[in-house]
Amino acid sequence: MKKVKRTTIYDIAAKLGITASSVSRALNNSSQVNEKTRELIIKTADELNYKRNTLASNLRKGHSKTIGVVVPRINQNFFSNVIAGIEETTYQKGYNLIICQSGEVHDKEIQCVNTLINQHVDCIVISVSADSYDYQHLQNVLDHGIQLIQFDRVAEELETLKVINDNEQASFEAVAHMIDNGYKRIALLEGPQNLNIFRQRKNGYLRALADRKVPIIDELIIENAWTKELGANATRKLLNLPEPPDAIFASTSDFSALGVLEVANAMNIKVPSELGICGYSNEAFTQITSPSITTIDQFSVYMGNTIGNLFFQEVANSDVAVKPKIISIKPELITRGSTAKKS
Amino acid sequence: MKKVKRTTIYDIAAKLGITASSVSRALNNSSQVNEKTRELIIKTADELNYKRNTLASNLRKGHSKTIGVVVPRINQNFFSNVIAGIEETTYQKGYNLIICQSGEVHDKEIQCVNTLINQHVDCIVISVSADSYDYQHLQNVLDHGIQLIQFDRVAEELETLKVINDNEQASFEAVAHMIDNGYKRIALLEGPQNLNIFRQRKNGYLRALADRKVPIIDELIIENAWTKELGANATRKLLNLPEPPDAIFASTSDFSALGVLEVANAMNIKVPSELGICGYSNEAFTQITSPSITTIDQFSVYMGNTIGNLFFQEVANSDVAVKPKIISIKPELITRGSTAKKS
DNA sequence: ATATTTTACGCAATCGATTGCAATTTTCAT
DNA sequence: ATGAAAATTGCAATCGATTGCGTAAAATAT
Repeated sequence: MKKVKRTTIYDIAAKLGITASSVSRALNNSSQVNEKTRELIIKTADELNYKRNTLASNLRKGHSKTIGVVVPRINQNFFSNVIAGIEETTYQKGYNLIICQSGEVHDKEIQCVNTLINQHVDCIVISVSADSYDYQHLQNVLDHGIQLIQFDRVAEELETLKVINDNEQASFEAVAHMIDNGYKRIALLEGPQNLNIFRQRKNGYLRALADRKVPIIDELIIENAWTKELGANATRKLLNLPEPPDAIFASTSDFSALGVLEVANAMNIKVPSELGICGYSNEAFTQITSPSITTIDQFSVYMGNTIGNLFFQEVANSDVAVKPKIISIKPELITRGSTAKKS
Repeated sequence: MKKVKRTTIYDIAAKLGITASSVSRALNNSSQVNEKTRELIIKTADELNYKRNTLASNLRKGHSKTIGVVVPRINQNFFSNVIAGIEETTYQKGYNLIICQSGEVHDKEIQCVNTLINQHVDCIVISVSADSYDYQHLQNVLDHGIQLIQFDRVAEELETLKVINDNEQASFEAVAHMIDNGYKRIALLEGPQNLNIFRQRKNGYLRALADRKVPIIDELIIENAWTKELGANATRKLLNLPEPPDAIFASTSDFSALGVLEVANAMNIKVPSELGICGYSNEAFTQITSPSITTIDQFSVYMGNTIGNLFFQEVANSDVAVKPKIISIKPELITRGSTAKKS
């Protein structure tokens, strides 16, 4: 691109025969500049199509008015909703978002975080990748005096600001609901247990069974059935058991639940009468399958808003050291056709 | 957050009794530094947990290694995919993405663009909002010497880099396919005609009718049936016509097509035998409805990659003025159950 | 050993905006 | 009209990294 010399406050100052100081003050609504000269300055700034150089301004001011966001995948429904929510609340306060995706890879996540530190972002918002094993890089963020807000998938041992869903309770309610609807052998498709969210969902499942005095059967708990394909595989395995389950809680995702449904259909097993299904996330498609799929809504956009607000709240009293705080959002069980054993 | 004095190249220089110049050069792999001192510098930089201040660096260098992206909604499938695609290809070259959403509002779009200009981004990637009526703000981007890449929804009159889908051809193929499958009265749900993409889709529809010698019937063309609800409304109206259509091409989106399907089901009209349906975008849910919905895949992630590559290609020969260039990606018709009138 | 290149490093200006302090001008009270 | 207070504006340093130019030191040639 051809190089264009952009107009600076010096250009404006020169044209008016004053100093850059005044121009800067005028443009920043400082009270120590005469109203007439301010108007003049603003007018010429406009004429010259002046645009403030945020880089220079931020360098001088020592912050960037920028928030870095690191998620496994931008184009995953939950995350894109959270990001949209963050953008909503931060944009109106003049903050910008720099987005990176870790692709679920630990090393890339570290790279992303370092890039953001270099960029002097004021805050890093992160949901850790599935294969993250240590959190040195997050500690490093804190050491650089940068706000750190973890959400959804969090490193629990790290004392930071966190915005999470109450996965345990949501799972409890989902499983309790299935039991109350008459299902007796409920299988669990679980996700990678190094992620807190999947541990919590499993705990909710176990607690519901215990609470309703339903025995825990190990062979009904399938590890790592994360995607639609893995969910389908797990389902085939489960339904071919001597004593197959009469319900499956796909705690990993709705995609997994969809895999379950498709296998059930293929095997000609009636849903919900012979097999109950519950997913997780309230993806758009869950309400248009037949039967529609019971699932759990995470209020993802709202979660994003919450993250944004939390940031501003903490920035406000920024002189004191931030004390770790956890905001837990209660997800909602959406009961639909797939778990309606008894009407 | 407590203020942390971050280590600078001066700190490193001071500790080693040399100048910042050498530190800078060492850290930038300049050949004019002794190999031993370079190692020493890198070692101490590491010890002091030094992170380059990108703001300062960029200010000096006159660019930001940052690309701004403006889309109507981040959490809309198509856009989040494109963004993911852009991130994929730009991240590995050390570029960061600043994301803004216009929310389909012209004024917000202008604000976003201005913010990005202030940020000194090296490029702005944009898909204009539905209610954009003039493009002064985009011209302004060019005037500031910033690369501008429009994608999908573009202002045609502006001569910039563009990455688009061949909507006309895709629509042509979709409608031709329906005609060839035996549908005779094909309705069109069209989107806001100020957006090029919807104009093109309409043109494809018209061309297919002409090509197959099917008469154009005005009352079968419904304006602004963009969402699921609007699609449903339009469908009710269409199906209550004295001579109702036997197929509906929801050129606006798959959501609209879903609205069509639901109304048809509610009115007990058989799809595809009594009514054919075709959507647009290949949303995930289209393959799990019953019947599954014929639609058009836009290769959105690939589109993002293309945008990224285009940027680098143009940055490479950056001294010459960029000449406008249009890259057109051919979408693919995905034929499914909803248009299978004749087997 | 001396002259000539190379190599390595320092000096100081620069990118553009901000801001504490000083200097000047204006305003106002007496 | 005069001194003091208040309002404006200017000066110059600063944020942290980069880089052209100059010089000292080391390497090589004669």
